[in-house]
Amino acid sequence: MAMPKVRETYHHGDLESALLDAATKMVGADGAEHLSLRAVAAEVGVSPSAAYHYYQEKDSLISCVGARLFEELADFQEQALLKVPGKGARAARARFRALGRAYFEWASMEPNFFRLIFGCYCSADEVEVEVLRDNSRAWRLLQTCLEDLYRTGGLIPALRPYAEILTWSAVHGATALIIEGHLPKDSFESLLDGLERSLGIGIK
Amino acid sequence: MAMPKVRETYHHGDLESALLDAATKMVGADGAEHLSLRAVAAEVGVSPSAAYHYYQEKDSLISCVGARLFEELADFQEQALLKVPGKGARAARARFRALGRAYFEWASMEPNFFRLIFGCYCSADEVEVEVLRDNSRAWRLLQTCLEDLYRTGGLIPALRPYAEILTWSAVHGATALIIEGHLPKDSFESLLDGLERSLGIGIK
DNA sequence: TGTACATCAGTGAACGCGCGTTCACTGATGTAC
DNA sequence: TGTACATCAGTGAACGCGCGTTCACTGATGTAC
Repeated sequence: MAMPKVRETYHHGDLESALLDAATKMVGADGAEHLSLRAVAAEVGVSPSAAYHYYQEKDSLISCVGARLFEELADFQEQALLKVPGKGARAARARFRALGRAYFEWASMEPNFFRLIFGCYCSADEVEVEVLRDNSRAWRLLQTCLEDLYRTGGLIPALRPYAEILTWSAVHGATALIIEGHLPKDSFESLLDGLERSLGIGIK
Repeated sequence: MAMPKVRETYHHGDLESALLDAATKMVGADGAEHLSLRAVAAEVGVSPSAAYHYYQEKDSLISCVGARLFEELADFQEQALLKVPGKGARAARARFRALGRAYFEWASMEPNFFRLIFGCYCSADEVEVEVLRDNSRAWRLLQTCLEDLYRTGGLIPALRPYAEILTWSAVHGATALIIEGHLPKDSFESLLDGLERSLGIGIK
């Protein structure tokens, strides 16, 4: 743990987001379940009680970290999609893979981020949770991607209604299992291969 | 929390397994990350230090709980399979569904059990983890089941090599997402439907 | 059958720790006049 | 331009808590003779 910072000014200036940044960083390093408000405050160079001007309780802070990470995952996936432009079946298929890989890579880079937003967030049962299907940008990215595949004939029509749930579940499941050490890393590419073949993606 | 028990004898008799039982129960109720050795000892009616005669540290105890739960999941799945005897394609397909449902039901009944064995087990990074593919009974059950399907012609041959990873990932992913509130409960049956259709299971 | 003794299961007090949260406060800021 | 004052961001000490683990101990047990 680094030495707590020392400020020059009495007022911090932007403590709210400094706390959020520090908390995010520390969640990445140690996991949300080990996050301590006192440690976050110390990291920012502020007394423990200062945090309470911005977050009602520890869980509010963690909640905010979660919300931000959810957006970051969607950003990351969007960036991945942008690298694969094009309107044809080939491009649609490449975007499908890019989307899945982005999910896995994001989670692999920072497993504790993944665990916070998708795992049992242990110390806070009340962290509000989005129902993916209804609210999330990431889900909509997947929807669009599958719709593209369907339009370009790269997806077995009878499977279209199941495509989102199948894809998300499989990609999520493989990611989680790999991250927790239950499956070897290279399983992910197999999973993607299998998923594509089973959905009839890219098979002419 | 119930009152700690009072023993009649000085020696407990079977403290090791009593601690394991209590710990398991308490993991179910509160989650592994909230388990405290002191509380387990109190539940059993023993002083906190007594536990150290059987478990080197708190994490050893939790590790044992995890190992037991892994077996219990496999038992539960085996029980489910026994209800669907038969050698034909129909039976094989029914077993496939039974296996998936058992996984989901077991996890739904005790989410904290599922979280312990598959989730970030937060406070103990050292809890030894099995690689499913190599060591686990549950994985072998799935293998056998898929082999049956394949033999009876109820599984698209080209997908056979991907069947385990696809199935386990999809079933695991859907289960985790539902348990954590990211998908509605009824998604699971859709997932199974989609999975069967995409693998060509039971389609003539 | 009786006794000495080794064994070891379980005790209880203590260690040092870090935590979330509260509270009365003080220091800096900027605005109204 | 200067001053009074309201505002509120940040302080620091304290609260009460439960935790994992250690340690010297004591009580029960069973075995060897």
